[in-house]
Amino acid sequence: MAYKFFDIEKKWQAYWAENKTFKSTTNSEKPKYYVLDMFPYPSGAGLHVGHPLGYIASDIFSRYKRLNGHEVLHPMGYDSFGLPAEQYAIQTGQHPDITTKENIKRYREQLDRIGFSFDWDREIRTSEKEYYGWTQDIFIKLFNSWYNFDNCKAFTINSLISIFEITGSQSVDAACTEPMSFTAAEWNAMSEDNQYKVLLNYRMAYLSESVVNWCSELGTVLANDEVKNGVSERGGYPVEQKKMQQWSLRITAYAERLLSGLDTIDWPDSIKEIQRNWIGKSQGATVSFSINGHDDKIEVFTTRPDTIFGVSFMVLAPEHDLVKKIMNDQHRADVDAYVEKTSKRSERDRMSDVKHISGAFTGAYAIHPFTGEDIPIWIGDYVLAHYGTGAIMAVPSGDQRDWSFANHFGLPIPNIIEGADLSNGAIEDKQAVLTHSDFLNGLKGKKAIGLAIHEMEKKNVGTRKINYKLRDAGFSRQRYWGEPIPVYFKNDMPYVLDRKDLPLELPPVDKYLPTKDGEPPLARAKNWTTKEGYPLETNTMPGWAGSSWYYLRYMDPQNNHALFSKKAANYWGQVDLYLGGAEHATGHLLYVRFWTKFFNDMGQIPFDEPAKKLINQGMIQGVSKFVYRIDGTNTFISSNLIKNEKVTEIHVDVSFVNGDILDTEAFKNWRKEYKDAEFITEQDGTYICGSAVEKMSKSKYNVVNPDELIERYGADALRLHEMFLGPIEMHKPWNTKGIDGVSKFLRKFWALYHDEEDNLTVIDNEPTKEELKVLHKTIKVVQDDMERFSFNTTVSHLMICVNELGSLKCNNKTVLSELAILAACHAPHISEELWQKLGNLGSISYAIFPIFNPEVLVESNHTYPVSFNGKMRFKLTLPLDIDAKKVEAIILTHEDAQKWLEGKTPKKIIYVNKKIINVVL
RNA sequence: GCCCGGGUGGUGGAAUUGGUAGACACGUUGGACUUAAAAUCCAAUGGACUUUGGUCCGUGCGGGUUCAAGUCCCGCCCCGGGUACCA
Repeated sequence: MAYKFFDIEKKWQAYWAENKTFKSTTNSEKPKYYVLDMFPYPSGAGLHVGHPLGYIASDIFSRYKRLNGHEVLHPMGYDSFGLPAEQYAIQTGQHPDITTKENIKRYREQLDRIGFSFDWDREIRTSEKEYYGWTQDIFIKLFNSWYNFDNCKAFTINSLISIFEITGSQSVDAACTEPMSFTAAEWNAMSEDNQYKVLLNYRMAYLSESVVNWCSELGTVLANDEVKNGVSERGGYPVEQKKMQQWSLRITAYAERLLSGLDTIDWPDSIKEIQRNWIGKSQGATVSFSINGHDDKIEVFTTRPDTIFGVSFMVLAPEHDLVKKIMNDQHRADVDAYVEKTSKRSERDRMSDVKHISGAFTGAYAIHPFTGEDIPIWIGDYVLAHYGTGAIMAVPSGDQRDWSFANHFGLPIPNIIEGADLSNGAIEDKQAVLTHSDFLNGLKGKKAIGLAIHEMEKKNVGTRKINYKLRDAGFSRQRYWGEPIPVYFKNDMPYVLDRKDLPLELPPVDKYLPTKDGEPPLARAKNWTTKEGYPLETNTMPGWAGSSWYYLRYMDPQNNHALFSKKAANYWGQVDLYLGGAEHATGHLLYVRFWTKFFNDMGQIPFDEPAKKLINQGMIQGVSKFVYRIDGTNTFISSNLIKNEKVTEIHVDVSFVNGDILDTEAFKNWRKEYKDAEFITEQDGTYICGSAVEKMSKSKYNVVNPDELIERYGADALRLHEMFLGPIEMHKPWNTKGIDGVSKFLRKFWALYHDEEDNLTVIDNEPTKEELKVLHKTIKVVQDDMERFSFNTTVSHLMICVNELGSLKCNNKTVLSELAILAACHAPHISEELWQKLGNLGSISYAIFPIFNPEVLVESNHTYPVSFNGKMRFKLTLPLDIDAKKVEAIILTHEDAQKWLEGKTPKKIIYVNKKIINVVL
């Protein structure tokens, strides 16, 4: 008996490649299904067992959909622009394109060994000019469009020009950087240059002097989602705030649609929640306060306009523009010192020191819009410059931070909440009844807020307003290995290139570092200008540019005339199933939604969400192993024996460890310094290692390589095992030991079709009832498992089926053919081989998923438990052709009752609830 | 702090709508085959009692609803993730 996985897998992988078994076409009569994986960044380290987890799951589902008669689009490619290749280029001078291609080659080899059903004719690479030329084209489209809030849609910039020519800026609510106001006459009187300048304020891609996260170690700016805990996500380098001229994309215009769109898609709750928080919608009002003795007004945003009568002071952010204007000489020294102090503190310091209250009085007073009272204006670093208007009205009775500030500086805490005790803090409850609040007395909640805004609008001191935390997306990176931004400068003003000049190719440079003047690497390129001699933009696009539309390019990857054809977009439509990691929640998964909505506005695609369903596959963690060296010696002590010794914990390569027992010889040969290592072992002479679950990484020596497992157990075993580890969404530590179980299953599966001499034993006889029962039970559960993406239980159900058919000594061709199809999604190679051996021609991928026939099961009975008064139990059997869910009632005959109820007569017998029958005595 | 998840044997995990908790697998123990090992096969495997027929207790803790709760409700504890002065 021999199941030769090596030969079988090699044979079928070659067959699939040669016959292009998984090629998908747009000219199909079949219903379409689009299964997408987040494409990988091809890193130098290659794949470890964690990477293919999601690919295996998506492959299983793609195969399932094909067997169910769908035309399946299941592509793969590479997100090949990125930092590591550039860092490597800086160190070695090697062009990133070369290393990237090498890495891709290695990735492909590793992927091919697992037996995926990708349509490789559709492969894309974001760093190839055939692809990034179109990414640049999208940038031009963004530059040439604006967002109209009146109908919540983006339009081309020409339509805005027409509006300005006819009615000026007043009649239109356009998304912009700075609010502007001009009439049609004023617009028409402007010089062309001035008109161009004005338009820059409205474009979806715009240049602005903005505060950015600057990471000097990496030499580039970072997006908010690339900064974690005040340091860079990659490398963990410090990040500071810096003002720079930067390209940004006006994602804020889409804030509301990005939020409401979440209700229309089947994505994990956690991702939706993270995106909701990130967008950070809050409803309230802006209120403007006049300043005593100044013309300027202070605008504030508040979610609690109903607490307006509780305002006892104002607080401006230290960076607020008005601070310098309004402070009086008496307080100048204090204020300057405070502003100076806070500007020096890094974002990180400010974050780690939230409890410490600080601030300074400006000496100026605002005027309360209703009472006319003077309100002192303070500055404080708990008010953030970049949120809302950078100023607040402080209501110490209704906001804990305001309360603390008032308490600290001895400011008044007027009570506007009925029956409140404010001695320990504020009452942050919208449902609390208001008092000492003029027209709001006795009101609470929505009513109070509504009336407050109404009165403000009547007095022209405030208006309803919705605020978002979401900020525009920075789009400039001072890097080499990214898409050049297709822009040149004429008279210091940015112009986009003509489409016919795309792609704007990455130029060669002598070094991949910034110039001495701090210019990005592209500034090193010779003749980095247009033909006319205008200088080209030296920034490149961020990593997320290429990945924000790749799913569309897969639909029509070789198109030379457009991003993709309309026909392809109409046929393939949304991604039906998208698989990838949850770490992209606020990055890629937000940007790809943003661009999708933009394409929809431009009329290029008939949908405005990229993916109907998203599954986040969990991370496979590594199990690290440790040895313990007694300090100052070369002696290692077994982990159980450590008592008072001072030891150093050292990661040891997991391949030297079997269970917890160290192979001491292998360890000695690992490195020179361990050659003469001595061991303090257990009584039986073994050395026991410590262990911990950590992220899988080279530096922790806990990486398990899929290639080695495939060599030992085969690709089908690896696939089954990765699925069998647990639910796809869950994080789980890798455990190689369990692979024996699925390996055993594959041998049993093979043995079901063969005798001991490996002769095929299958015959075309009439299947027995028992055999059909086992088969159709399995069809049902496997189908249910697949539909709810429960790929781990599918493995169990296949195992049960093989065991049961084995004990029935089943050798029926029909039954075993259908079983091969059931197993073909998880273990495609062995299933193909068996399918072919049964005399079927061609690939199993063209077979049809078996159809469940409940009739087969009718003769058997379902058994249901019956309980009396929740105590006694017996089993009642119903024929399977009766759908137990539809049973309304079961009337027991007197004899039945007598028999089951040990002679007692029941008072009430009928109590039927779904499938379980209860009898009350 | 706030917002999401989650807590089931020695281990990974099943239990789809409230309906026989622990499927399936790993591990462990015992047995068969073998000169031996590996492989394979068989049996046992939540706990405690036990007259061997069963009985009782068991899904983080404490209550509740129900004939019936891992599943629903209330109050806690712990773990994971997100977020952090967002007005």
